[in-house]
Amino acid sequence: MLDIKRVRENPEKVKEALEKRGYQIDFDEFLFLERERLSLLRDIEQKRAVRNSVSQEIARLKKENMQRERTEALIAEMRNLGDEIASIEQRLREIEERVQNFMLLLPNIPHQTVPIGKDDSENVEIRRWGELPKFDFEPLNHWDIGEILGIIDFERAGKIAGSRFAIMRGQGARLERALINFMLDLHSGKGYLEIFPPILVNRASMTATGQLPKFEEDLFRTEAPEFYLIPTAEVPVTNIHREEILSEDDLPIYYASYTPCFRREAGSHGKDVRGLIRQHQFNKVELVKFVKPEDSYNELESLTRDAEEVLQKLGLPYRVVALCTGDLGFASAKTYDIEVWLPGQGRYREISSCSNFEDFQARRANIRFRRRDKKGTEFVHTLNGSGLAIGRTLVAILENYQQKDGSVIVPEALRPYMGIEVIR
RNA sequence: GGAGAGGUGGCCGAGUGGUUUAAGGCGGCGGUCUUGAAAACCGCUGUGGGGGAUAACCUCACCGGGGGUUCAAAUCCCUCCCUCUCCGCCA
Repeated sequence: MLDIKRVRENPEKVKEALEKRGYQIDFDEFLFLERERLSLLRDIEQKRAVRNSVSQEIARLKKENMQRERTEALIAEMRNLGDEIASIEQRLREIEERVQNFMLLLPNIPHQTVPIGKDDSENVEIRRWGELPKFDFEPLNHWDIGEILGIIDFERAGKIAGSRFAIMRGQGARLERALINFMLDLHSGKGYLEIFPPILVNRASMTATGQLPKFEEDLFRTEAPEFYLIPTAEVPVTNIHREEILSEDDLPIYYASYTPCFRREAGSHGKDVRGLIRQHQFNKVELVKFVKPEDSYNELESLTRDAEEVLQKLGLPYRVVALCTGDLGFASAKTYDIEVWLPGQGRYREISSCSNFEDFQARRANIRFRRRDKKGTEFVHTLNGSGLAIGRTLVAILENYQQKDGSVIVPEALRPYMGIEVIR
């Protein structure tokens, strides 16, 4: 959420910033409601102040048991004032709710360094790493490799669950598990505390990180009791510190968390219908940071490097792309996508998304910190990035390390986890 | 699922309708004393909103969440959430 004071005092600047994202937002109604809200607030506070002091007066009179008539008159007066206050409260509640709803639907303001653009075609490549593999045969798609090796079964997964599900079997299942362990070990060795959180969460948690109220249709939900299945570990892990005031000495906080993730993929019919790229259920190791505001852009760079290191250790070529304003996620102020090379598709595909949310999530989640030498509190900055998506990493390994005979070489870094050098 | 107990400020803990707009303690900060430290003593000590010049200061709200009764609610009522104990069931 944006700072409401900032929005009502600089609506033109906010409007302009959000237009770069492609949002056309009408602030007139909001500004009107906000003026009304503040005027009602002043009115009601003044009336409550009167009631407070008169009530004390009544208490005093009753105790002394004097001036009974005057006491009765005051009580009657306060009864009327109470009715007035109640009716103002009613109007105030309605207006506050509308103002709140408006604020919850405003996306974050892009950082100055974010390239201006309308969609993903205008994202800017920052750097490349690794050499693209050369094949003396036509490289296969991972779903063909998976079928040949008998390590991925899409057809039976369709029977037991539906489309966009997969069964990993044998060395496929082993590879999935190896990647999770490899990544967690790597990150926890670099100062990230390992977390295994709930993967069903409540509505408040989803609202705090920005999935709700705007993206309800992307989420799986249970009812009675109502829970949401997490679309990323970002949700439960960021919410660890919801409604907390941290001390400056606690920061920065780094967490690494493996979880399954669940996405409805509504509106992506016909996209990536084959293979592991787009599944309703997938595994991911997520990195989450809570940092001081002045550090957050350096922290975004190091977070991205930490995610890149996974690909480097696996020997998978990739590039880093800065998302342009039009492609930026709802809650993000700046995002780098890491895209891995997939020979089967002959293109780079997103495997990690590293974002700085600044105080956008912290404000929704009410995560603050206190500086040692200053009074009051400030919102922390939150960041997160995949480090990495397990399924897509597995895809990249199958496609980049495939050999003519259909076997797949296990990257050296994974051999301790796999116990073999080649999947055949 | 059944029965019971409870949720108060950074922490502990009192408080069943009106000098409690939260006692007391611990912790923390400042001071006195001291060569220094400790002890002792004195003072201060939350969050958010509104007003005011982003000052002093004034004011409203906040005792798990929400709603209600009342001139007045931490205190009474309703409802939801959570924690703990015992029983049952269970990976």
